[in-house]
Amino acid sequence: MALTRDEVVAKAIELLDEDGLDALTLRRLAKALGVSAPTLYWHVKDKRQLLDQMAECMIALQRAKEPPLPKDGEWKDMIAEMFRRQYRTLISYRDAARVMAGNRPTDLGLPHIERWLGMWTDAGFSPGEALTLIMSVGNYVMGSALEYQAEAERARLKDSTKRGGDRHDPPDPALYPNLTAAVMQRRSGLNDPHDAFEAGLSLILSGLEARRREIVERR
Amino acid sequence: MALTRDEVVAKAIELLDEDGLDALTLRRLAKALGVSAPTLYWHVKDKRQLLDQMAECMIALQRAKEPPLPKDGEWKDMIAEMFRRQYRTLISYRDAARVMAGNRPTDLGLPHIERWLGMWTDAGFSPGEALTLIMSVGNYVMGSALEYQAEAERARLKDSTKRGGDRHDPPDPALYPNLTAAVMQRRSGLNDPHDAFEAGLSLILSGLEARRREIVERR
DNA sequence: ATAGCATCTCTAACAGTGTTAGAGAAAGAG
DNA sequence: CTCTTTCTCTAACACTGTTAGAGATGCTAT
Repeated sequence: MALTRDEVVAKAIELLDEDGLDALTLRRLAKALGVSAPTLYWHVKDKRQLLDQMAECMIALQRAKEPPLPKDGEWKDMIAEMFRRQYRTLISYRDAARVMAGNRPTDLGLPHIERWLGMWTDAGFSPGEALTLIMSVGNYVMGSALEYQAEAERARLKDSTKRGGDRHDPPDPALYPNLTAAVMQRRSGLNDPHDAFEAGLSLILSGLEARRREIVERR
Repeated sequence: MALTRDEVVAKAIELLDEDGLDALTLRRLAKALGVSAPTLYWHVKDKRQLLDQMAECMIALQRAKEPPLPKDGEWKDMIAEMFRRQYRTLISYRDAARVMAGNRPTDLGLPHIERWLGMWTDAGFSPGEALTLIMSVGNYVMGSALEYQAEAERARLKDSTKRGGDRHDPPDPALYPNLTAAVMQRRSGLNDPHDAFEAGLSLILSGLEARRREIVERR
């Protein structure tokens, strides 16, 4: 039975999740499929295109996992949930954020964007401002996901070389009083790695709320 | 006269700015310096280390260009200005954001962070929350810079192949009413590419202001 | 001056990458 | 049973970062 492009993409995602993006090479992928490297070029034009397909597929898989949004929710909750889902998608597989960051914008997400814009206009935002803010906050989500996964990779590296040990040697309290206070304070809390994302998101949501109030009062 | 590491780094930055990160190869850099490729390995341990040095140097260069911050400013203005400077640094050279994103955190920025934390604690934030928010908003800045430069690269590519032409064919107004309205609306304004950054930033600042009010009222 | 030594640069090569050319199997259609 | 489309192969190219190890170069001390 012949190899399918979907199989190639699926195996690529599997390999990505196991060994990371840097280890995802065409020869390795071919070997994992029991096939020779140039064979992949019949199913896929480029490595870039393969990564695009992978991104698309990962988005679809993640979307299938999430329950449908309640249509009658409060606007703030819905928008927050949308951004959280976007974030979860970006970190749903190892190095997925890097894959999707390099992804050029496709026309495939248009229906999704259209629906999303609807939420914003229902909340009172103009389509133009909504689009700007969606992309802008999207940059926040992407940046957070990239940083989270970059940190995960760094941890993996340190973990494989020197077991245990020097995770961020504490700074000199005399030279850096604020910094030491900060890391002490953060170490006492359990410090979920997604705290930073939620902190920034609630900032943004609060700003969004203020902006909306400004809009609805001005008419 | 012998080659210096600083010369290597400087030339690398020059090459980066001219041809982009993907074209910055050790052999090319060596040729630009009139030297052979392995020679670079005497001055620099890795390519990764070279990129780190480049990042550090670009930060220093940009910092030298900016006037010193007024010490008695309003907290909100100062924090906003700091983030804008961070953003400007990230886009001060072609692909600089990508270089600095891959950069592992060095202990060299500690004094800078310490001073910055001072601004936040002066404004009323606790050191722990300040650090979290600095990193979180930092992710926003990085995401915005990455996206801006990625778009610039895409434009460069399209520009070199097909002169003029298809910049984002407008969507079908029947299928996507919100989207069409949005792009129409944004096309009428002059649409500075940094608008999105400023929009998101003002959102964040507004959220920051609300959060601060919450803090100072609770004592 | 000359020997020694650290500094700097070279050529040759390795293992790996994405990618192309073009020769062949496999399999369904007439 | 041939023809043609579909799929896979081997061989190779032009790159990449990186290492080994042989030479220049120039300062320093005898």
